[in-house]
Amino acid sequence: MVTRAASLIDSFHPWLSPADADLVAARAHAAEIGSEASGASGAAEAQPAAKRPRPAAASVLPTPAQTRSLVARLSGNPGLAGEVLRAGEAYQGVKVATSARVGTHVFKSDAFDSFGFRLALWPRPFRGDSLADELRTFAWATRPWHGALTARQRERVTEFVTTGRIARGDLAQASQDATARLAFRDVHGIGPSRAVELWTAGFRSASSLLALPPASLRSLGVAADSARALRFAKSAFSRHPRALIERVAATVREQAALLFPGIEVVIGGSFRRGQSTAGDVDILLFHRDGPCALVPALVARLSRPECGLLTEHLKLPGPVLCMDAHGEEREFPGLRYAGPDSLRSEWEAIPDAESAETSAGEGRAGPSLVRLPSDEQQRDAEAELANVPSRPPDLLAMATGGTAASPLLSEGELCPAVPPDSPRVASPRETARVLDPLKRQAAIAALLLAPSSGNVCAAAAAAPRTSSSSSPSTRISKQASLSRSSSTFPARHPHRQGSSCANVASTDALNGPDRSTPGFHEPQLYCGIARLPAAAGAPPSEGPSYLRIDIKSWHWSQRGTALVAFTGNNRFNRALRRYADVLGLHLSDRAMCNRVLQGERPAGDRWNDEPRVVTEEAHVFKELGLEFRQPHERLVFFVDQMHSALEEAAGLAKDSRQGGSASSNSAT
DNA sequence: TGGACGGCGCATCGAA
DNA sequence: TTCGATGCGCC
DNA sequence: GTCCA
Repeated sequence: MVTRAASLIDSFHPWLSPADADLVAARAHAAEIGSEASGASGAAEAQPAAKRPRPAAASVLPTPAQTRSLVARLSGNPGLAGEVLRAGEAYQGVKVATSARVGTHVFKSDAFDSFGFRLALWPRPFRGDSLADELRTFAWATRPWHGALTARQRERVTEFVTTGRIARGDLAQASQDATARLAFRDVHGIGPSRAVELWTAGFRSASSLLALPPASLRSLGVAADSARALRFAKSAFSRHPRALIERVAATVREQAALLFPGIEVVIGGSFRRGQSTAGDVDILLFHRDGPCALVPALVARLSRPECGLLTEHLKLPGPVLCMDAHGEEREFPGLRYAGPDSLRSEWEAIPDAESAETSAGEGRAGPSLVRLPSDEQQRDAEAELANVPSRPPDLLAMATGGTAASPLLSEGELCPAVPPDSPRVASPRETARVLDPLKRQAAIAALLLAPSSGNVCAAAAAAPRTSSSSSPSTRISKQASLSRSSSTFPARHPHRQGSSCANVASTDALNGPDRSTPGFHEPQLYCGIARLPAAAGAPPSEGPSYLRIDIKSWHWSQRGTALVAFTGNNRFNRALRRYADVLGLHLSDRAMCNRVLQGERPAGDRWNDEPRVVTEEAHVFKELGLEFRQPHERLVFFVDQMHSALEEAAGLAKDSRQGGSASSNSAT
């Protein structure tokens, strides 16, 4: 069983110098056996920042280069990190039953996971004699938006340092729910809930389900896709070396190029981040001319006997709503299974897939092809991007009530005055973060200035108040955003010409039943199993490899956001989205746009704003005012541009504390 | 004390 | 048959 | 579980 700690360690491999490799191997071993003994001393000398004088906590925030260096040297506390990560993993499967509801400890699990991840990336060992100091440094560097650990986190670190264990984690690990989860975790589609059901029914492993007939599996609640995945639980749901991933991708690339000349095929996920192994193959498809339904046709082709790459389908892309050459909306093909209860890989493309394949294969722009954005629109987008100053937004100024420097979020555009009694439905979070510029600044201050709430109050108070905070006087102007339509996704507007074909959103997935509302391009997602014959010259004992494979396509105008989202890692994405949220933006794999409050948008519309054309990853970073990070730099979730602001903010906070109340340092 | 904690799509199931 | 809730998946 | 309003 590959533990979370081991896979984390694997993640760092590409950056290790030979000298560090041994250190990491030793730590990996230490992490596996839950011992911290072998790692601690090495980290202290190997870690460059440790040698720097550290006059104030904030000044140890690493530069990007240092961050990479820190990451490469892994954790100074591998045992602790492993323990916390295991606890998080275990809690994933633990049911919680309160009087109000039954569910799993998702947030608890997430809290452990997030904490463990930060620990795993922190090079300095925690030791009893300087624990408080180390924890403060750790908190400032890895949780810059708050700057302090929670009391529980401090407790757990202390517990581990003194006892070598975290009792809470052990408890969760030992629970039956967690054990059940562990037993079935390699089966696609069996999560915490079904794992517990199966365990209760007496099953103890995935292989014990293999012999069951389909009907029995169904009655046990094992979904059809899980049943199909069962056979591959061992081989497909483990990690694979890059070379194997590349072989699979080569086949996909070859077939995709035959089918859609000019197509761009990117291997995403951990592969793209440079890891030495990957859990699955992530294929991202983009076409400058924007074919609507790349995935079904490609999957169809890859599944043919003569290609034989795809042997099993787990999740299929549904039909997409498109406009054809005559401007008529129609469903464009997805895939569906054939044979009602078949557990075999019988399937068929919904008929249109064949015609699409044919027309595309002939090199003609068939009805499935769109040309969005137009060259002109693309140029506009590029031009607008070029006009955006590359200077990051002055977060400190924003935090302390100065000018908001975010190039796309000027106050006049975002927050025109509006009668305070205008009807509106907004969550408290939306109200606090987005509605009122002053509140927004306070929210940013809360992210930046941490360690005590007093600082946040001080920063918020520093901004001139013009209205009661309970009746926000401003809102996002939809009109203002519409006026920038040259840079926004064009499908929403009927001004596109002639033969263009818009792949519009499944708006019922987005927000409501009206699928005809033009909106966003609907990405297509496919999950399946790829079979790769043993390499030529391999010993006959070596059978074929089975790998999990995902194939996804987006509209060209979504290329940037899609690349960022499916390069990851997970925590980096969440940090980025959180950051975008604070700036009043919405970020996902399919769109980046201004957030609009519920009451300000038509019923059923989730965002009600024009997503920007984001064809390059750099656009995402630039529009957020962040420095571009290469894929391999996206493991950690420091937001670099926050660092200088943080250092200054820490200075300010320190000053204000010295002048004001003697607030205790919450990081200790 | 109540809401948020990432954002999205597909499969399944049961209620309407 | 449709629709919402739930479970699970992806990064 | 934790944070915030």
